Parts: sequence; structure tokens; C-alpha cells
Amino acid sequence: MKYNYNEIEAKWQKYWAINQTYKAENNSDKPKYYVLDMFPYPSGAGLHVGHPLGYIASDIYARYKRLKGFNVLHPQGYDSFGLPAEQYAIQTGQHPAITTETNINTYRKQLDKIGFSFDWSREVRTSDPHYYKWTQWIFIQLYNSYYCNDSNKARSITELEEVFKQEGNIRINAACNDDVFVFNATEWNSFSKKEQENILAKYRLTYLSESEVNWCPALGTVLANDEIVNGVSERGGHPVVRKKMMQWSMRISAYAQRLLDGLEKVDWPQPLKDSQTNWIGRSEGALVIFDIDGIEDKIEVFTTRPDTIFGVSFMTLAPEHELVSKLTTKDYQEKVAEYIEKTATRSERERMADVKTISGQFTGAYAIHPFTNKKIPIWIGDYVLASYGTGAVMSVPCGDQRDYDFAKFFNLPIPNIFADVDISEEAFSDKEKSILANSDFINGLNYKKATAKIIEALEAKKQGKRKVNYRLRDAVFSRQRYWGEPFPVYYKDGLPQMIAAEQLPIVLPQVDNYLPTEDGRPPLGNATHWAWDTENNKVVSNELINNSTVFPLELNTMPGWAGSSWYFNRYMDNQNTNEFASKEALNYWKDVDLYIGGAEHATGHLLYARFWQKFLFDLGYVPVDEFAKKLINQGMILGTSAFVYRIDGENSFVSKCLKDNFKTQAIHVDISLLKGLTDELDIEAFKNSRDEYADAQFILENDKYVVGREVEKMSKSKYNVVNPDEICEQYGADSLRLFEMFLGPLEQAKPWNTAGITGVNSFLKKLWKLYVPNDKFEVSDEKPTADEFKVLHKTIKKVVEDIENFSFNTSVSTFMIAVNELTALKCNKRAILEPLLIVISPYAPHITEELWSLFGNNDSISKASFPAFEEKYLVESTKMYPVSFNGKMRFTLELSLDLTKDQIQEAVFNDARTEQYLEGKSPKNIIIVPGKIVNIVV
RNA sequence: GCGGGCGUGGUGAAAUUGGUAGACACGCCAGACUUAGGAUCUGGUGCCGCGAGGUGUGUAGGUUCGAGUCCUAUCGCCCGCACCA
Repeated sequence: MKYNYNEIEAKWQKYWAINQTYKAENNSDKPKYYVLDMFPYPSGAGLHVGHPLGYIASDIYARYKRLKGFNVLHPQGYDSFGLPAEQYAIQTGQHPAITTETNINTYRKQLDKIGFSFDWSREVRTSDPHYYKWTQWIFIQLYNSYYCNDSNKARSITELEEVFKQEGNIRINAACNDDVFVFNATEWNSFSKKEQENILAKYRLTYLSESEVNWCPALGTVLANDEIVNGVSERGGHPVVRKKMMQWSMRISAYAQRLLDGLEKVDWPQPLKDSQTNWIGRSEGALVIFDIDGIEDKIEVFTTRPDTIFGVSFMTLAPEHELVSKLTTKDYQEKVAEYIEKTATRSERERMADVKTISGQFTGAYAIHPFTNKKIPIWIGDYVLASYGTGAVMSVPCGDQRDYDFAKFFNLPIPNIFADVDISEEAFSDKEKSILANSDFINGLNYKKATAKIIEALEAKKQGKRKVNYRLRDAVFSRQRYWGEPFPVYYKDGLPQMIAAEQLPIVLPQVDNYLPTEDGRPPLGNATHWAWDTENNKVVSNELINNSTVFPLELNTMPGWAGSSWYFNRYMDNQNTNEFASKEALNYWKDVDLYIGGAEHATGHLLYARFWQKFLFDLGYVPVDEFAKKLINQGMILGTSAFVYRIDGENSFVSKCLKDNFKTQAIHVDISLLKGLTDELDIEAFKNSRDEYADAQFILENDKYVVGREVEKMSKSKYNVVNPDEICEQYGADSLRLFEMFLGPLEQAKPWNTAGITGVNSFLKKLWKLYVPNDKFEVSDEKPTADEFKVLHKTIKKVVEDIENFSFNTSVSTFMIAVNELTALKCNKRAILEPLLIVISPYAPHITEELWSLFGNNDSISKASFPAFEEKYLVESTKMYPVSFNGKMRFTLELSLDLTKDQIQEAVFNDARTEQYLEGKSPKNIIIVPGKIVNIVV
């Protein structure tokens, strides 16, 4: 009986599937535990060894929790709407649903080979109409809600409408667009239906608005802020420009404060919390209203330094600010228009590239200082961002470096309002140290007192108020794409109408072209069958739109994050056709206990999902308002890319060490074209890999072509992908699982290096040999010795600690030590070997199942209980440090366990070393620090 | 600029949270069995030194009987945000 991993693994994977070993029930006497992975996007490239890292960790945890007596929910699914399948469709005409299905099948096969304990009966796919029916449903709920700032939760929009009818919006304190105006009941009732709808839209949690968006011409779609990295699109790296478009938005800004507060309740990594905090960007300050000389309009500014208001020497508006055209005087119109033109043509990226360049333009207009009534020149400048605050600033050059630089550049006055501070070189922005001067009624005050006084004074004059500002913007929710959730929306008289929930899902229509239409409408504009018949409640042909009961459907689709913002709730009850999940299921499972996934989702998925969860909580649909109690970010597994060096303009390649003698270009070469695990290129394989290389020339060193190496993100485009299937084939899934854990701490990024895999593989062979020496399973029922018990119990103790601290890497070492020691002790006793298998089984489930069955157990090892460790086998270990202290001798004894004082004294005096260290003297004083240290003063 | 994190052998790393630094593994060296080995087993392996011994956790200080771990400064690297008013 050899350790034949391929056979064993296939056998047990089949067994688990047939017996539904890991199926979770929605009710149980056991406590629940929900372990979740971030579900993958099924790309055409398949899994590489980086993907399963987090899945292996969560699987170990899930298996461990089952053994510890928990009812564990450990599901998996697919985030299956997305760009690559659509781009493939554009190239080949193959429907994205087919591509997606194929890719999912590949993923499933690969995942199955690794031996995960997923409950596949709960699988979800975001592109499945049975699933996105509920994504659409949530969208409708958002549309039908507004955010009440008084009760601090989302409420029905009909309640709001009722208040409008009764008393207008005077007393309403709700999240809304900036441009709502105050009206009373009479006014409201006099508005047309359309006017009323337009006002309600300013309050709804999802709303249509003409807003400035990030438009990516190359992708033909808009992108959310988190989908742009360094001014270019996250996918593909294409340029992004600002553009005004009619778009659906999500009023996530309404939840800014609660998203911030909620972070204190969850056990998430600090860096991730920090980046969400940063992204939400709360800052406290004041809104100040400046009158404008000669016109009715007023300029609102947000400032965190209202105390510096007497230092204002000019105002600066963003070039896009709506008042610019209104307040610019005749003499300056031309110059202002010129400046706006200039800044508008600069892309986001160019703007970011030269933040140092100062530019701006005087408008000819003046604002009035609220306290001194002095005239303050109004400028425009692109250092002021339209998207932050009010898009206008009161410029205080003595207290803000940017204002200072701007003032210096344009020779504007820089009045000093700080006592005993030199501002001849730079602005003084340390608010903690500032004492005000030349500031009328706040002279001599510090930042805190002055701020309070100024806000009080502004409020009295109705020229400002305390204000908390957030950087977080509402999220654009429309995408000009085919392969996404269709909106359950049609348009009647230019107004959006929700389709009744009973009619969902609105299924994605067939199109014969996945590109935008020639007149620039989104791909759904190609659908011939995409109109809503309100009479018969169904999707009908566009030709019927002339009919008075048929209306055009929304052409945009939802963004990728729609489906992933609530999927964790669907796993709880994925077959439900009446609700997204039943109350019973939701109340039983409540929230995710452990969520494992990448940190790259910090300001995308993880923020949106928290937002939707809070919204569903407000409406009473889910029992908790944070969906994941604990979150762990697994580090990325990096690939080691290989490069060949092509001499410029030739089809010759020069070996790495000789490349500096030539002008060369480094080209990624597929790592499968190397000779084994070396850096040597297999020249024949390389020549055959592409036609253009067929007759390439090579300049060798020592008769070899040596490639360059670099550690990069593992990706198909970098040709450095290592496939888990090959590892499973060659070493087995248990080896892969152990090795991925052994590689290093879970949360750390680490390069993949197959070199060490032989280590864990030989451990498994040794493990096998411990149970099956001489190719025959042998077990004894003899009572184990103290040494044997010690090996077992220290292993149990260590592994429990490791798993609970998510240090999966060190428990692999612990297993190796245990097996080595037991092998040395020639231990083949059931009382040791059976529990040892259970301890190892979360890490290496296949081999342990096989050995478990050899013991005569009929059920899966996952139905066993995790053994408890017993201290009594470990007591003897103490460490002793003799030290000299204050002229007296002092000994410090360290015990490796938490014991009572009596037990410690006993252990101390039974230790042979105590006598040795005491050298016949009797101890004067014994100080016992509970659990840790014993000081014996002589 | 702001926020967060990290520096330990040839390599991945460990260190009971202030207690014999380098567990475990890779690699390397030597040996055994082998026709052979990318199989298996045994021993060695931080650095300097033949040795006794010395030295050692980026660098410099400090606290402590005792510091990889705590404090201060400094150098270097990584990540997130960034003209955020």
C-alpha cells in the first residue's frame, strides 16, 4: 500500500460529493459559523496558484470549526458579470453567457481538485436571472427610499412625499442633492407631476442625474472613482476624461458617517479600515456664505479653518463652478473663457502630473467679507477641485500653503493673522500652535476657541454654520455595457418608472452586436426586443413603442459591484424564489463570521457591500448592519517573470549577463519555456513558441541562454502563471494546500517558488509511513508513553493557537516535528495516531480521510471532534534564568503554561535545576507572577 | 505632503508576546544504500576563528537583571490617499 495521492484524492473528492459531506443546514442545535471567501470572477485564464491561497486558509478554518462542533456555512459562487466575457463577445460574437458558463466549468474542475469543503448546493452566480432578480429588487428598494438624517436611517419615499404634501420640505432633514430649494405645501401641490418627480429624485437613494462622470473612451463606458487608478482605467490602463452624462447614481454619501462609525464594530485589518476612513474623508469645519458685490448669488465655501477668516485676501472657485459665468465681469469674460477652455482640455492625468504648476484667472468680481465687509477679489484656479466641498475656497494665504503659493504667483496680498509668526517664506498651517492676531473679536484666541466663536457669529448673521464635509462622492451606477444586470426601469414622458417587483427579473435581451450603437447609445440599444408593455407587463419589441402603453427600457446596465454587494446574504437561502433570503435563514446565519479576500477591494466592493447591508438593515430586511465580523486580507502570490533581451532592430537575443553590451529590449517570455526550474531558456521550445522567433539568433554565455528574472504580480499577460492543476498532478492537492500555507504568513505578499514543495511532500510521505510502515497499515492498542502523549498534546495546543491566530504557516512545521518525533519513537498507537489525524485533517483532508478509514471508521473524518489538549502532559517544561540583582541573587523561572500558584511551586521545587541554582541556600522570598514568571530571591 | 506597515542566515521564515535568536523547510556540504537518481536515510550548516572563544536581528542611543520584541533618533523598503480647502 503506497501513498498514491492521485488515487486517494480522487476517491475522497468523489465521496464528499456523493455524500454531501459539507452540506450546511439552516437550523441546528450547534452554534453557527459562517466562513466566506470573496467569490471569483471566472476569467478565461482559469485559476493560478495565487487564487486558492485565501480559499485554502478559509477551508482550513471551516474544517477546523466543524471539528470544533460548529454548524459551518462555507459556500462558493461566481461574480460572473464582467468585462472580459463581453470583450471576448465583441471579438468573436460568442454570447458572454456561453463564455461565462465555460469558464465556470473550468474553475469548478480546478477548485474540486484542491479538495475544498464548499457546500456547492448553495452556489450563486451574479449573472443568473434567478440571482439578479434580487439585485434588481434591491435597486427598486433603493429608488423607493430616502435617507432621513433625524432618525438616521433609510425610509420610504412615500413618507417623504406625504410630508411634502402637508408642509413642504422646510422641516425635512434628509440627504439630498445640493441644489434642492425650499418649498411649502402649497408650492409642492402646485408643481406638475414631472416637477414633483424631479424634486423627489434629489432625495431618492438611487437617482438619475446629469453629473460629471469619468468617461473612458477606449472602453466606451463610465467608471466609478475606485475603478480609476492614477488617472487611467483600472482595467486596461486607458485614459479617462471628465464628461457630463445622465446617469444613475447611488447616494452612498448619505451613509458616510455610518460607514465610518461601523468600522469600530468590525474586526478588520487596520490598514483596510484606514483606507476606508481615508476614502470617506471626514473633515469638520464650517460652511461660510459670502455675498457677491453687485449680484444676488452667494458663494458657499467649506473650510476647516473658520478661525482664519480675517486672513482671507481672495476667493478661488473651481473653473467648473456654476457661478463662474454669472459673476465674471465683461472685461474678463474673454480671459476667463480662455482659462476654462485650457483647463477643460487637460485630462485628469495631466492635471495630476503637474500639480506644481500654478495657474488661475481673476474674474473681475468681488465677494464681501462677512465681518469686515471688505471687497475680496474672486479668482478661478484649477487647484480648487469642483468635486470636493463646494468647489470654492476662501483663500487664506498666510495659513495655507496652496493659497500662499497662488498669492505669491499672482502678487496678491498675504496679510498675517498669526501672532509672533514669520510668514515671509511660507504659510503657517499648524493650527494647534496658532494664536490669532489682526482678527477683530477673536484676537488672542487659539484655534479651538476662535473656531467656536466664528461659527457662532456666522450662524447669528445667517452667513454660515458648522459643517462636516466628506470626501466620499455618490457612486455612479450606470455602465454602458452589455454583460451586466439590466435596470428594472422604463421611461415614460422622460421620467424613469420602476417595474413592479412581481415582474422581475427583467432578463438581459439578446443583441447581435455587443458594441455601442452607431449613434453612441449603450449596447442594449442594439436590442430589438427591449420595450416594456405596461398593459401585459412584459418585455416586447421596440416596434410597439408607438403604442401608448409600451415604453422604452433603460439601456444602461449595472456596474460589477452591484451583484457582489449582497451575495453573502443569498448563500443563506439561495433557492428562495419569494425573497432574496428567508427571515429564518437570515436570522439564523446573521452575518459572516470570517471573510477572507484581497485588500484591493478596500474602497470598492467592501464599501459598497457595507452600504447595501446598512440600507437593507434600515428597511428591516437583514438582522445586522455590518455583514462581516472579521475580515482577513490574504497577501498576493507573486510570479517570477522571465525575460529575454532582444537587440533593438534585430531578431537576435542576448543572454542576460551580456545584455549590457547591446541596446536591448526586455521581453516577457513564458516561464514554461525554461528548462525545468532553472533560468536557462529552452531555445528550441522558444523558437517553436511563435513564428516570429522561428529563425531568431542567440548570443549565449557558457553555451546557455540565461533569462532575466523579476518578481511581479502573477498574470497571464506577464507569462509567469503557475497552474495549480500541474502541482496537484505532480505532488497532490494535500501537498499544494500545505505548501501554500507553508509559504509564509497568510497576509503577506510572497513570490511563488516551487522549490520548497518537496519539503511538504516528503512530510506527507513520512506521515503515510508512520501509519503504513512496510506498506501495511499497523496499529497498536497499547497505552502510549508520557513522551508520546507529550508529542500529541503539544501538537494539539500549538495547532489550535495557530489556527485561531490565522498563522497557518507555523502549524505545518508543528506537524512535521510531530511526525518526526513519533517516527523516532516508533509510535503506532491508536490513542496517539487517531487524534493526530483529526488535527492534521483541516490542512490535508485527503490523506487523513484515507488513513482515518484504515482505522475502521465508517464516517468522514470531518464528522469527528477536534481533540482537546491536556496540560498534564506538558507541565514539566520550565526555563530558569539566574540573574544578579541588587547584590542579592535572584532566580527567574519561566513556566510554559498557565498554572495555579500551588502548581507552580510544586513544579519549581520538583525541578532538578532549582536545587542546583539555589546552591543549598533557602529562598527568602518567592514572587509568583500568575501564569508566567517565578522570582526566587535568596 | 498625510495615513499605515516592514527591515532577522545563501533563501522562505520562526521566536511561547520582554526570557537560551534562527524552530521548520529549501539550498548547500559530507556520508550510507544504489548501474543510476530530481529516490530514500544519517550527520553538519548564522558570521569570524584550526581551536578555546568572539560576534550577531538595518544604524545609533535609551529603559531593563535581561531587548529581535518596549522608547527616542536615523537610514532603507513597501502599501493606501493625495492641490481634500
